Amino acid sequence: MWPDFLVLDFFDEPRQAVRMTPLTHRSPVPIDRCNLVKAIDIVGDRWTLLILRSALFGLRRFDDFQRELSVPRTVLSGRLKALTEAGLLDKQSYKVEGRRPRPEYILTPQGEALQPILMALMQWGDAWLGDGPAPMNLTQKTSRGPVELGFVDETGRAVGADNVRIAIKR
Amino acid sequence: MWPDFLVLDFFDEPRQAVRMTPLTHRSPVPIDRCNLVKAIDIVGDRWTLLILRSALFGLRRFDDFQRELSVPRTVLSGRLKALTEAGLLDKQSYKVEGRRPRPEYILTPQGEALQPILMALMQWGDAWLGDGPAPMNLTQKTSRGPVELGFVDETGRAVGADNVRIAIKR
DNA sequence: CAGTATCCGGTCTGATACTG
DNA sequence: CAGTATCAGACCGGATACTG
Repeated sequence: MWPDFLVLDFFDEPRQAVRMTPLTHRSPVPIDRCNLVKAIDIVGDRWTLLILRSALFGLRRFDDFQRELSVPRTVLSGRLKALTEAGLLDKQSYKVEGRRPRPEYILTPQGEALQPILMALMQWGDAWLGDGPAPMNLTQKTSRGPVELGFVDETGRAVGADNVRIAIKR
Repeated sequence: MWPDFLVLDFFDEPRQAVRMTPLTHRSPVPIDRCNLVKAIDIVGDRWTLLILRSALFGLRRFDDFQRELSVPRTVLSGRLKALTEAGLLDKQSYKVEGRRPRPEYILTPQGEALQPILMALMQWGDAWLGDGPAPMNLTQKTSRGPVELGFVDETGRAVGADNVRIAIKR
């Protein structure tokens, strides 16, 4: 599929009590060509992530973000602008009749595509940071059974992290 | 399963050209009880995420992180300490015979559990930020087919984001 | 409402140097 | 190697005020 590539396993079997990630002195992909690094440059910021969380929960308006997050207005203004320029939010106008139009910030498909990632981070928080039962659970609409984030193959079947391999183009 | 809960859908059907996340003025879970917020407080930082990326790729030593990331040594020192205290890294010693022991920072299970999340963020970057083909692909060890992150139900089958519902304990 | 303007004290950053 | 020390400057948080 990729004619010339380097293969790398994240986790070797069997796993040990001491973690077994093989020691290396540099990452297989240089930082300036890594799209994970570019993603971190956009969303790797506390306020940005909190704003995206609220946006995924349906918040759209400046003062709603400001009230919920207690973020300084100057900071909020800057982050919304950055997220809009990066293409994760779209600044639109809503018009209630009789009043002048107001702006609102709507997630673009690019922004919505972060939803599984933030939900996975929430589940990570539930598992490792939570005290007591998780305040929120993900379920399937149809079956009502629990749902989690995981790796999936082409056929729609779950794949364990131990069975995932990284192929790097050279 | 949860006796008294509020149900909320992320995405309604049918989807429109204009995004359809329903407007709300506050998130269903208050910020001070949300484990996603706690997770963001730990990993929602540029240098922290970059360090975790390198750690997942097998880096363990102070100067390796410093060289790869060009992070100021004071900052690196602080972040490694914070990550260790938060339980994502474990500071251990390695001893090459004849030399004195050196510290290294190894991912704990809690830190390794972030792997799918960072890989998903990489795929998001590949999809929305990348120029040219992705430098790295995730494949299944056995079948060699492509793998991505998604919702999975109890039986190990993929579930579309449209079919996921949030249940909030009250 | 949805911002921009301003100010101020504090932390973070980045650069450089120094030490066991 | 693996840090700590130091320092100037940027950025942040919080408050307050002002505007369309």
